[in-house]
Amino acid sequence: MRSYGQYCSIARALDLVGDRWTLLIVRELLQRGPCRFTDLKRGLPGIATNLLSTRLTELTDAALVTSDQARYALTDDGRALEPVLRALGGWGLRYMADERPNDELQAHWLAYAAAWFTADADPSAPPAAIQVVAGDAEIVVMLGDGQVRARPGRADDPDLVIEGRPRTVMGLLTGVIDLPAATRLGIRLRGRRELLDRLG
Amino acid sequence: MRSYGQYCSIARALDLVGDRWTLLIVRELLQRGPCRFTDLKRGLPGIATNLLSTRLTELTDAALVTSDQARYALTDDGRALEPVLRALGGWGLRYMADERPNDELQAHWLAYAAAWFTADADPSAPPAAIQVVAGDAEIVVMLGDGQVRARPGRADDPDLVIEGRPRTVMGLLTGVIDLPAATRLGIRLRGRRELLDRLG
DNA sequence: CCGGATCCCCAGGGATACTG
DNA sequence: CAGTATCCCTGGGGATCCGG
Repeated sequence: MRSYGQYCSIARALDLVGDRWTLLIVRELLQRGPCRFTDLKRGLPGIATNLLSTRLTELTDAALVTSDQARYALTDDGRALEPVLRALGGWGLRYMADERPNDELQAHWLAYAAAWFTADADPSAPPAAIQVVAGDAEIVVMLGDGQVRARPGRADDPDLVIEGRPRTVMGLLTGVIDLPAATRLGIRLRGRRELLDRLG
Repeated sequence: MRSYGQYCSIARALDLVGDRWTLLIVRELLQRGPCRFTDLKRGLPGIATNLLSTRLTELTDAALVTSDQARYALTDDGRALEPVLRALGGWGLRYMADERPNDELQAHWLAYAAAWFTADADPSAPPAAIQVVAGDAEIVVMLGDGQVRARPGRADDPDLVIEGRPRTVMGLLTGVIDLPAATRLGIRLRGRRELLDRLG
């Protein structure tokens, strides 16, 4: 990328990660951990292979990514971008209620959203598991020790099951939509609904 | 900008503000408050006038900016990007020690850096003023009430004067460089040096 | 001088085919 | 699987022009 030529830390950050696709590649590496070219490509629907290749060498040259036998991983400087992605994703939540039927949804995106943008409002309460189903995307949200963890997949015996359309589920989880509204939008709950209040 | 087509709040955020120059325009509007086309252009050296014009209409269409009689201002959604710029600028600080002689420096960039990336470590101490001089850029940093404020310009009777090259001054202010190193790099101090410790 | 609009040119991005 | 190579096209950079 062409430098902005400004002695400003925002401009310098954008010199490094302001190119198209770059921050999304960092997102994938943050969520998945070290992974291969093809894994990245699958997690970035729409990217051209030459672009992914170019970006990875740029990120490697900038010392934000290392590659070892075709496995790419973030360096400490690269991992330090997490607060940036959190801030950006937190800001973007307000637009997740829009309908865009053609948008792709991958389960691990839903997982990081649940983990990053919710909190356990009752840290002393016993652990609990919530099964979330939004179309093809299924994740398990685990509450406990004041932490919210999430992973793609199914739980054996969840305390609560939330099922509905992606935007409704996302809105309910992140608090953008309240329960009555979510119900009107067709969400289905089975189990201990009070766990929703615990997701502060 | 072409949409990433992903149901992910980071991707949706980048759909809106991921284009070249867009976040820097938001930076200018955040720091300066409402201003005119020409003010923005001066604060964004290197931008083409047609691009600035295009970006402003895009931002207006996205309801992040309003324009009223040729004065542009952020909306609430636009102002909500401040944490994103803080995170990005905070991350970028680590690259500010690089020499890039051709980079432009404007005083208000130094001012927001001082205000955003430092803190008053001794909130109960009486107010104090630091005059910072880095090349042509002169700012006043004001400590008091646990806040750090900064503005371009000169102070009448500063408690401390810091003078040096931009990267040295920036590094010292933000704590990336310590005082002995800054001294070796030619920084000049006059007045109450202990105020530097107060900039936690 | 301010606030753009227009034009031309080139670099960067997108889609696909191909190779070790 | 892990990329390169190629072609095409859009979007950005830079200069100039124009109405108020």
